[in-house]
Amino acid sequence: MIKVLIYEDNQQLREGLGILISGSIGFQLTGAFGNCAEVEQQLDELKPDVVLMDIDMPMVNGIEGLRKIRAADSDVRVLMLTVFDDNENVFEAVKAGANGYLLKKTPPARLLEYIADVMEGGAPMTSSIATQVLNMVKSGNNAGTQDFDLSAREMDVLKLLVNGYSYKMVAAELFISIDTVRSHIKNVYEKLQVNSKSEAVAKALKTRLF
Amino acid sequence: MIKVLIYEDNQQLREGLGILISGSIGFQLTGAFGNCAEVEQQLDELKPDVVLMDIDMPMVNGIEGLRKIRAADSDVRVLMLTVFDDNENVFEAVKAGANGYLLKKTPPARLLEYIADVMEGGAPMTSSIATQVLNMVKSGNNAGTQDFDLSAREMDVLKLLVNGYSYKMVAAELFISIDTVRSHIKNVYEKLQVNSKSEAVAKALKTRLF
DNA sequence: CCAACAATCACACGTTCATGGGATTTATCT
DNA sequence: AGATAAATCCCATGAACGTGTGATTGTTGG
Repeated sequence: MIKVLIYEDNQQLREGLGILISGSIGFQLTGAFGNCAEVEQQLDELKPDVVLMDIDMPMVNGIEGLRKIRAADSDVRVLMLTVFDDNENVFEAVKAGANGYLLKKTPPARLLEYIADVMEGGAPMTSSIATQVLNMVKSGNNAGTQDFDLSAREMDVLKLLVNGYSYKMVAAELFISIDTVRSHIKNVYEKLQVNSKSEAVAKALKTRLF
Repeated sequence: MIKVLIYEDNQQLREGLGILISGSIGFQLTGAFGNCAEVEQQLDELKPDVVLMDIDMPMVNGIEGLRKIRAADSDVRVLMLTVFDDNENVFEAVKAGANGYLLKKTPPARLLEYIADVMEGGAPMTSSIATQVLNMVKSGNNAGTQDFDLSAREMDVLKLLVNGYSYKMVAAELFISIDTVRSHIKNVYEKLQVNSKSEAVAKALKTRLF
């Protein structure tokens, strides 16, 4: 039994979706709202497996809603619904951690398949949207950095480490003693929560710190 | 009328696909081959709209075939077929310019839809594959992959290093002695042209080796 | 069959790193 | 003025790493 929560501002569509979900075996509707201003607590109370989220909603739009969900550290699966296969929204939604992205014109039977799909870890997409995602991959868009609150000097040191410098080389490069380098690095390790040079390098690169 | 060209080494599947295509209205089979050693001239002669390309083929594998197609500056649409939703292949295929990526277990009726889809500029993907593509976008994968010709074992070791393992931990994880780990790492360093763990980690991440 | 390579293990030496203690100076915020 | 944080430096110890020089086994391709 897959528990589904719906956010869709258009009343007719919301009810239509609701009926589709609750009327299908294997699916259960746990709620349907016209806006996602209170996603957090609704998630908490209703504990859905999958959220259907309309992108174009008043007050808090769907992508904001998605961000709130991910910020709440929920691992619920989120399927975005939209009328247009609009480039910017697709990009934003993917970055924000959407699990799938469907056009509203998706036929009901397909929609149910897709919901089941997303439950199993799939990422159903309307193919026109997949096209855009492929282009993103090919042309290399991205962002999403974390902030570890490193001081300027700590950054200097870390950058050099990432470029393969030893402590001694860092010291020479920055005209400071090797003990100062040690000191900075110790602090960096604490802030990044690592305890080796290579872990620090990996974390810096993975989170695109520079 | 959509003209389809098939590359599939398994004879049975090739014939099955051929019958499906030629027996469906709106579709026309222009050819079916067991290898794509001569894609260029076959494309030139047969002028298909869509190519179905198996990834796992002897001689010239599907991705190589795809590259040859793109190198020939053809704008034919290419749908990759594969048994596994294997990460590396998806990435390579996307980079090489595939228009879609399907699992072979896709039911025939769907396959036809997908072919029509790709004709209209869509990028049909099995959803398990779409998941991987989304991850690529999120983690910003892109161009510039180099090949350092690491052995499988060397890859294993390097992956663990990237994840912050010490030599000792790698040895424990792979059930080999720490000296063996050293040995592998020494070879990795030579191939990557580095001489420290953190440089190796940096290079692996920067060149998106995995 | 032989060459080449991959994977495994061993030992030894010196270097680099991680971490634990400190300390001083300067700038900023309250 | 006192607190806080950043940047600098010092010392000492043990663990981790880098490199050299081996050796054995199994697989693969010519």
